[in-house]
Amino acid sequence: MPISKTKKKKLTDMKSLEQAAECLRTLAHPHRLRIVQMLLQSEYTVGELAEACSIAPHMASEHLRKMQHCGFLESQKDGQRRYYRVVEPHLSNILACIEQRFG
Amino acid sequence: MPISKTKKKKLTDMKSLEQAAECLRTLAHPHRLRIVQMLLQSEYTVGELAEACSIAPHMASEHLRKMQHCGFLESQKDGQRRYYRVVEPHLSNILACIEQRFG
DNA sequence: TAAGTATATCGCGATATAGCGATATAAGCA
DNA sequence: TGCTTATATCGCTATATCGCGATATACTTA
Repeated sequence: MPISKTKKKKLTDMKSLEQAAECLRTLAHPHRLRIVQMLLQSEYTVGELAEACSIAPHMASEHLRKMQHCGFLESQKDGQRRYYRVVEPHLSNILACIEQRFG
Repeated sequence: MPISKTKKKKLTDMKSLEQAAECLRTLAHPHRLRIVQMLLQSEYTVGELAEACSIAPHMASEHLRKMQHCGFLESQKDGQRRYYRVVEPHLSNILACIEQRFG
């Protein structure tokens, strides 16, 4: 069980709902879903993720930027390449739920 | 455990990813999240949900139409009123994941 | 230093979505 | 039959998002 700051609120206030909606919108894209799925297994570079999704590297970079912005991912440089990884601990559960429904 | 048609696929094909993304986009709205949350507890009319979200009834109706379209909800008439309810069995799990992260 | 590779950013046109007033439909009631 | 209430749809504007070519930055290697 991951650490929770408080005693599990109810997610009724608009601010939390807006935040949840924003993160869901970020996740709600076929290529980004695929990227998250891969990153839950291992770290990957921009180019590797781009190739797996059959998209241009600069598009993958953009998707990764968005997901980094909402706290899903972080990255670290290794020479020319940059490795991305999942840092949001709940992402694994959420993806599991989605896979259970759509997989 | 709900019935699954097949042996849990991997959600790697584009078609499934697109479908998952579309449903997530439908869910990714603060008022719709609130509505789903309420409907997981009980059935409600359009007007009740509109009031709970502080939005006009015709806006709630539109949100409900979208969620019905992607298979989350169904409705039944009772005189003038129409009661909506959740019919997608995985929605409960998905909301629980979201609440765990953002609540 | 110059050329090549990996990644990121910019700016644009196309498309999608949001929100809203106006209007429509349908049921209940005087 | 008219009047009211509940819900749904239409048409529009504003805003957001998408995908892409062009360009920029940073690192590597010759």
